[in-house]
Amino acid sequence: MNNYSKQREIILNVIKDMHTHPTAEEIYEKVHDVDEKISKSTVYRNINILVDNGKIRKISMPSGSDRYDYFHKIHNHIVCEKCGKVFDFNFEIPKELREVINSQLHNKITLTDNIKINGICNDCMDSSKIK
Amino acid sequence: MNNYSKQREIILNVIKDMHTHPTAEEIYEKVHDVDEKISKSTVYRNINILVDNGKIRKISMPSGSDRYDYFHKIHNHIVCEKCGKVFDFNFEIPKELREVINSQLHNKITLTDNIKINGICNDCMDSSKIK
DNA sequence: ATTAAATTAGGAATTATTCCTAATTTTAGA
DNA sequence: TCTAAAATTAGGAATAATTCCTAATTTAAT
Repeated sequence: MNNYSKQREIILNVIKDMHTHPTAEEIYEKVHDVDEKISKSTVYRNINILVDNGKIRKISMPSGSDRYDYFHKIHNHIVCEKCGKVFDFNFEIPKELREVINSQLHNKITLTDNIKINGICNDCMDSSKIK
Repeated sequence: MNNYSKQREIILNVIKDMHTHPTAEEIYEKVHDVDEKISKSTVYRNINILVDNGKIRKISMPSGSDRYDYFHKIHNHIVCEKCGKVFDFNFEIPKELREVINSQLHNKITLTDNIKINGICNDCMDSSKIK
């Protein structure tokens, strides 16, 4: 199979169990709890492999470390532009939007059902009002 | 007004004239052509200020440096997950999607009309077939 | 079993970005 | 216009996240 090292299996399972959109560092900490021999470079390397294999998704952040997410089911992310908090939402790109995009881009790209929408969360909205 | 330093004005104009989704480094290089006295820290600092002011947008990249874009008109981005190429497309979040999101998130976040959709561009798709 | 390929730990190196400081520029008010 | 306060700058040091390097080990394939 694809995950033939003990380390990779542990790393994948840790990510599978975390529902908090963890950073690589946070994943490393959990992995370390399971097996303290696993090095940080192994965690980073395997995270990248798992992203390439489509087992997990990377959420690029406007600032700070990127976050990762096990692909439990189709869902997408909304990220607060100010604090980076990540929210899940369920939405599949509808045919019409897919067609709009394909015609605008002359079919130059194949969508991967991975959408990130930005916003400003209520907490950040409130604190900017105070200023 | 908001842009009261000569440097910030030059930086904004440089970004305005670039239609290539440049990195901070690429912006710095152009700025340096205009005025070689402007330092890299000034470019980075002002890029962040311009993003905060909503004059330009940051496009968080899956790998490599983030990219920036002058906000000429409402548009959004599709990013190739493999090579990072950025494509523009014109699309405003339709009411229905906005409502779906708001109800799912219990109005916890205000959308900022800034969407990133991932995909795999034809070049990367072709080269992965060869493998 | 044997060999080749893949993976690992650990730490060094890299890269992008932010931070620091003293000097300069800009702004706002009298 | 003059002056004081606030904002900004250049330049380089510091930071933080991630990737790279290497020899040793593990896994896979025959």
